[in-house]
Amino acid sequence: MGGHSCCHKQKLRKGLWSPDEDAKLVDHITRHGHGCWSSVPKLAGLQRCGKSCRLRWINYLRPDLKRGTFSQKEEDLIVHLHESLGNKWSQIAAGLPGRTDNEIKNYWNSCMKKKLKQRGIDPTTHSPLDGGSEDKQGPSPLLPAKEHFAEPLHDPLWFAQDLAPSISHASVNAGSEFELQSNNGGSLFDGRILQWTGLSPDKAAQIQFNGGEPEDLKWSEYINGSISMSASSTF
DNA sequence: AAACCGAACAACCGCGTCCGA
DNA sequence: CTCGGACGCGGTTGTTCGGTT
Repeated sequence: MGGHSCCHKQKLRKGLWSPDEDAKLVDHITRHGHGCWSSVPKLAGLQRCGKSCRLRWINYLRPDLKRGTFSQKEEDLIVHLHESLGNKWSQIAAGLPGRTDNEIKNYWNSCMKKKLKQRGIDPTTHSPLDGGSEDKQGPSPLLPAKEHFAEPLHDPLWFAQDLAPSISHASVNAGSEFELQSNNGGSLFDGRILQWTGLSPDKAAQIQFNGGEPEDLKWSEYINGSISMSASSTF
């Protein structure tokens, strides 16, 4: 009730945006940029408050938005980022170019929470639900047990496993910095360097991925816990 | 064909933070 | 140091749409 504090002075429109309003906002911003949001509605000829204009632009009208349904890779990334960041939607969105925090938040609340519950995972804590009776599939059998890791929330190989089909190679240098390269040549996680500690020295080289499988380190060994390591990142 | 219901999406609201006067 | 405006974030509500009865 009451609306935004910035809307008190005038009768301003609320609710869904019309195509005409969208066109005015896009035209103004593409010509002049948004500058000070509070002055945008007046300059663009809109009966809206600046806050509403900002939201509409960021979540819907920006030209770099991807839109459309989330891919499996994006879903996996959201799950892992949510596990480590919690409900920091803007930070999660920063890891998914073309997606907005609002879009991810909505998708999480309306869809992904349910999916995780069906897989027997608590969407808040990311730990197995009590009893685990509703779906015998449970968490993916491929996922390594959490207790194998000193810092499971940031484990790069755990990320890598879900994303494996899209990974061309991972590199680990002498300082245990870990980076994943995707098949399209880009660096996953916006080029952020991940720390991978506890890896035996002879593995501290470059791991080539072939069809989603690392060639010199078998996932099975890793998953079974015969290779022990801990990992953390510099997010 | 109409009513109902749930999922998905769009937008609003309140609050915290930042920054300049 | 304090105050107020602008901005950004996360939670919540409202609306639309498609499927089912």
